[in-house]
Amino acid sequence: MHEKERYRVILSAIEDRPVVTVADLCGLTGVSEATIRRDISALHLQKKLRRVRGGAEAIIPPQFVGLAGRTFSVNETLRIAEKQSIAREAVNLCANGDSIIINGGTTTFQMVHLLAAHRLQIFTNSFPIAEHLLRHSKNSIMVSGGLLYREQNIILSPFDNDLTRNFSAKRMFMGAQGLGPLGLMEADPLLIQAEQKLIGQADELVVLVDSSKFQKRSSLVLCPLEKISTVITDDGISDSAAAMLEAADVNLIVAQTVGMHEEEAASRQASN
Amino acid sequence: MHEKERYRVILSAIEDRPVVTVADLCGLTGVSEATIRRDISALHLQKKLRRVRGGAEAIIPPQFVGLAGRTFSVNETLRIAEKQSIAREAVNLCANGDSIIINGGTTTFQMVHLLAAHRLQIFTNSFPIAEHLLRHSKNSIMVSGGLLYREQNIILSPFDNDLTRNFSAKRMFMGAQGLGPLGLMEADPLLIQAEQKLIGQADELVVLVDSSKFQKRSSLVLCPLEKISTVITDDGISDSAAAMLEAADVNLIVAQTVGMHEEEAASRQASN
DNA sequence: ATGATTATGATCGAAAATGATTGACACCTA
DNA sequence: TAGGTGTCAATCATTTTCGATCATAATCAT
Repeated sequence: MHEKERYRVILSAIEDRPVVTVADLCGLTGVSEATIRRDISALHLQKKLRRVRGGAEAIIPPQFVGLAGRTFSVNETLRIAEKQSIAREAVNLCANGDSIIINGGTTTFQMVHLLAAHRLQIFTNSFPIAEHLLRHSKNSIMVSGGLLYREQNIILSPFDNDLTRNFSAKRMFMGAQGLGPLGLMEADPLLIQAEQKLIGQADELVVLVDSSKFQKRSSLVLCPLEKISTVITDDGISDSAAAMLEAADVNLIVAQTVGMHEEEAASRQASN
Repeated sequence: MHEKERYRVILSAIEDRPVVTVADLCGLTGVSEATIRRDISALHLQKKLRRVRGGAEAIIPPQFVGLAGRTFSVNETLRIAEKQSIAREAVNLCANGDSIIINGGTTTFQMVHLLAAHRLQIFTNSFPIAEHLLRHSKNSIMVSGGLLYREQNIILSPFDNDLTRNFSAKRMFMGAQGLGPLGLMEADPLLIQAEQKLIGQADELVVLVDSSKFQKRSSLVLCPLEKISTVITDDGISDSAAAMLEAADVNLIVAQTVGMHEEEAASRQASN
């Protein structure tokens, strides 16, 4: 077996198991232990895997710890004050007994703390949101079925016959990567798929985006502005962005960022 | 078992109870106490857990005991040694790459620690099982959609068109309230509904019951003995119960609860 | 075709991991 | 307090794994 072939085999084997032993790879490739060790060393230098005593293990960028998980924790601290203010306005739209849909995302995740005191019927495709609400609230929680994606922290069904179609809600809350004249924009195709399934199951679509999202573009358009009934953002929104929303007949709620000092606001403004 | 696998198993185990003893981890991993102590020391230095006298505890005790803890903890400490032995035999049936279904329950929940070192496709209707595996393993996790029932800790769909029908597995693992000549018995109608949906989606039905379950009766019969391909129980099983299973042509696996080191090492060797 | 370079396999000593043993120490109970 | 139990750290023997070296086979360039 050729060198490059072995590399493929090794990298493939590592995807199947948490760790592979040198002996395993010998049996798999039919070469000697010395060669396998050399291969592992080479792949280790290429950062394709991590070398451990006895074999090799797959590279896993950071150890995901905690509730929100890996991709969450990096984003979660970004613009947290704005997100909380926005989430507060969103929760204020809800009355006890309402049925709502909460799409997974770091902004919508901020809603869970405020929802602890409510009693709603909540449908979500976000595992962390469901988990948190199940523990810390008395809301009735429904989740969509499907595969749990660790990266995006959402549940996604590869089929079309999931429960999403059986749930009808008054409002759906969702975040986005960007918001521009073309509409709501998202970067991850998986998120697009998850969100498009949910849109249409609610009477109103409420979009939660901090004001920096109006400057951001993304490659994929999720839905046009006309589909959006309400946008909640923070008071850093520009006049032109507000005008754009008004032109599309979108209801706009501006959340006041409380307890934020001027310097912070200035620096945040400058960093965009 | 490899070093990294043990780390996974240990970190997985400390999530359930406030403290895990060295002896527990020995039984779980099949290695000596000295090695477990060394592992705990290493993980302690990595701040992955806190070392305490007699074993180890999670570094974040406060709210995380919530979900798996509350409703489970009353049952979970009951016959824990037997359940762990049974769960070990169950996991030994799984080879990397298999598709399996795990029905919610306290006995099946014990499988999660050992599954931390595996890489399977796992479908479950149990929220705690899904949560735990998502955190502590690299298995591919699918959940059924539906309402989250706090009492039983399961996800249950009121509709018939959920994803359950789209998943096909090699084996389904489930616990039960009782097991008698009439078949598998359960007390909770909600659990019955959840379990009946899953039965039939797997080639083999594997039932995990500790030996006390053969004396217990319950009001509702879930399925006849003929549907069961394998029963795993502990060595407290009576001859009459064993004869009953044999008469129904059910494969019986008896997990040894004492002196399990040699057999375990042998079976692990054989499974590779 | 020939020599050079590289890859592979085998061997052997070094290093590391593991398991068992021992004595010390803390904790509990009578 | 004395004795028993369980836990821990240190130590040593054994097994496993690693790295270095060398010989052979394969590949390449000229």
